[in-house]
Amino acid sequence: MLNDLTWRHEFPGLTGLSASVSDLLDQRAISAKLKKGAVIFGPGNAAENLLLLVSGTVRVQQLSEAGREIVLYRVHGGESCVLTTACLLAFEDYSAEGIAETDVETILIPRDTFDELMSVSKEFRAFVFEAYSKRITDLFMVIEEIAFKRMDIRVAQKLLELQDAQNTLHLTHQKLAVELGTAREVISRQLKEFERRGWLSLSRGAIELRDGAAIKRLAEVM
Amino acid sequence: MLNDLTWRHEFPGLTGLSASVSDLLDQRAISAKLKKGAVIFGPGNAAENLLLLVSGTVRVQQLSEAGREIVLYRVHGGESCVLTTACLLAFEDYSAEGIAETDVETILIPRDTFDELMSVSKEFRAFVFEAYSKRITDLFMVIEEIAFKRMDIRVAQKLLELQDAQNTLHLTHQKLAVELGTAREVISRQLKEFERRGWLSLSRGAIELRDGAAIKRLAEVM
DNA sequence: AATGCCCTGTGACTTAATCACAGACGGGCG
DNA sequence: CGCCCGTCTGTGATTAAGTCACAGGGCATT
Repeated sequence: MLNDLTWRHEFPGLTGLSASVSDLLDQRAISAKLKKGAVIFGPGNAAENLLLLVSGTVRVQQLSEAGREIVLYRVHGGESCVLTTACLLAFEDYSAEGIAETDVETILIPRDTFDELMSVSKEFRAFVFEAYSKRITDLFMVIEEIAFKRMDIRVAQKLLELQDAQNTLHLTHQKLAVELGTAREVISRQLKEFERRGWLSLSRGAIELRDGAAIKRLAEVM
Repeated sequence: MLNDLTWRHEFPGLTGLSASVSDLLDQRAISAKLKKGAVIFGPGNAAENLLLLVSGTVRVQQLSEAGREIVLYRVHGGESCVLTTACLLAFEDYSAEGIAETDVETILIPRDTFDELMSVSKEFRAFVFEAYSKRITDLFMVIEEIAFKRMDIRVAQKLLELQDAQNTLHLTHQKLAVELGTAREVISRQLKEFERRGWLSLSRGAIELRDGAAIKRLAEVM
């Protein structure tokens, strides 16, 4: 049983639950903290719980047999890792894996409790389907971008998306390549070209954006 | 109310329903037939019903703003168009559209009835999540193929997948390009190369496979 | 200071996408 | 029947992206 109930504030979709449903959640939900780098689910080990992310970020990525990877989407605090529920209830393994990108605080809802909540609470059903809707829309966007968008534009968008408060990205070209499902050399060359234009400066393991406006102009060409 | 209940045989996932749930379904489900080419859902008109496909095929495809398209997956007889339920319950529009590829017979389950079934029947919930699981796995495969697979292999796979009983495909190069999310010229050149190798013969609007074994060998390279 | 492992840069080549256009086919119509 | 027109197909030229191979640099560890 959970004593610290502050986590509920992070999930607006769960605020309208009736008292009895809310109690059920409190009694059965399990709080857990995971370290950065932890593999939350992956090929071979099917998820046993619905995972609600209170804080931190989980990266969900796809591995190909050839050893290449692509980032599908991220789950942030206040969101749920809902696509795993489909496999959770249908017993089918995904080929995707979820990795804690930071230390994360999570709430785990066991399979049986999840099923019970789906049964008794209209609000909970709405919460789950809304989360599904968002994820599936994300996947559609990934497909569209890979299939139709130019690489320079995708790189520019990703730089803006992943920059921190100091307009800097602390990652290797290889990591950025995985974000976009492409090869490291493609990214290295693209970044070098941006550097030539004075849009950013490169150093080992870091990319510092210097002309965010220019990058944004390219990113918004579509 | 439905009188012809033979459609239920097409959905093994729905056979274990209790009598009361089964009655609910019979009373509220609506039977409908649609002509080939009908747009079942699309940007702007959100689906109001869960759609179960009794017979025929529905093609679900994504449109980009630039006017390009890619086929995401197909729904066949005995399957449900379940991804629309997420938007159905979350009120979010998809950018994808569903098109009847043949004349289709469908069963429509209204939004309220869907929600009620999700509440009262564990079996129905399992049916829905299993369908989700399959679709999401399909989407993951699409992403993997676009991002990592060689075009010649993807063309070979698609030819095998779409051939009819006479080892023939009645479609234009443009249509095949949309299947794979690429440009028509790429397909034309690839098919020409296959023709040079004697694997198939081309004519206006049709592709006749002549050496399925050779095509299969290429398709299975991975 | 030497070692070894990542990370980055880059040339050379292949594959795929884009642009531009010509010509072939086929259905409909005068 | 023969012509017209829209659609479909083929192909060259060019650019973008992915692959392969390898060199050299930074950094931590010893």
